[in-house]
Amino acid sequence: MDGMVEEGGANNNSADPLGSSIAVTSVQSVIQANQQSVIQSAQGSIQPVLTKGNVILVSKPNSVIQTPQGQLQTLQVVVEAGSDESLSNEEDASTKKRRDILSRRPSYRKILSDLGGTKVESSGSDCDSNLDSELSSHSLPTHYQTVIPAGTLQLTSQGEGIHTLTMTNSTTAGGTIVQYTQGQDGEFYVPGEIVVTQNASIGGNQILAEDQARKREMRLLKNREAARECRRKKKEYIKCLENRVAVLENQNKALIEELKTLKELYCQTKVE
DNA sequence: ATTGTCGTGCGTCATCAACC
DNA sequence: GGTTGATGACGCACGACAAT
Repeated sequence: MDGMVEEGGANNNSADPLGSSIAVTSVQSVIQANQQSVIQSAQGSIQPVLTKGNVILVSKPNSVIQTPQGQLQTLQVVVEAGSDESLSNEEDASTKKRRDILSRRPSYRKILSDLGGTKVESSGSDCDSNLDSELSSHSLPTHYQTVIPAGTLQLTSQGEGIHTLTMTNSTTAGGTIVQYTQGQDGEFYVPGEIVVTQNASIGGNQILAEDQARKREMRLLKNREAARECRRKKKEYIKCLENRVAVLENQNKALIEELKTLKELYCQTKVE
């Protein structure tokens, strides 16, 4: 039974190193090649539904792999008989179905929490993002805020905390007044709606455009942050997998050695 | 010193699932 | 149905490194 059940995925698609298109949602064991483990379930031996390359698919959920060291490693398997196209060799699956499978892969946060291993923190210690602490430390309101680069606007102070920005540009002859509170890094956090004083030449379209631009800017900012966090979690996840591989490789070696010794012992006693 | 290659990180877009 | 967070994919920039 050579093969490897990949964590969070057991596909052979090298283009997807994280194993997105798989039926196994949460596999808490890595079976190394050449390891002669006994696979048992609570009801008896697991009946492999399919061995597809180095992928093992079993039909009984919550089956366990029992090693000679008595370690039980839980498999959570969601292969439904006859329902999963991963059981088919045909490549006629539609893009939609492919996406369905791909999207079923749980997030790194969930995978890691399922592993019971490294806890995924929202802001890692190695996070070099100023924006992380920026967003978290400022307790931003739920509505949008606009970050305006400092130095481009004229400002007048109206007392503590509250200031008035006067934006003078070609389209706003009368200027645009923005109320804001100044952040620590010279950035201006504009809460909620921008207070705009306008003359008659400014139509609602411009306000709409500004609002859309503001929303887009905010969306990009959040997505930038999300992408950064996602990459951090991905790296952590891969590191976790590599650690598990190393540990299990050692276990595998030890078991092979033990088996070898026992075989020799058995042969000796048989000769005598 | 210059150039080509490779690995890595980042920003953005598209898409999906979950939520309201 | 709109919003939001998560994530894959893509392109770009940059540094390291070897070859010339």
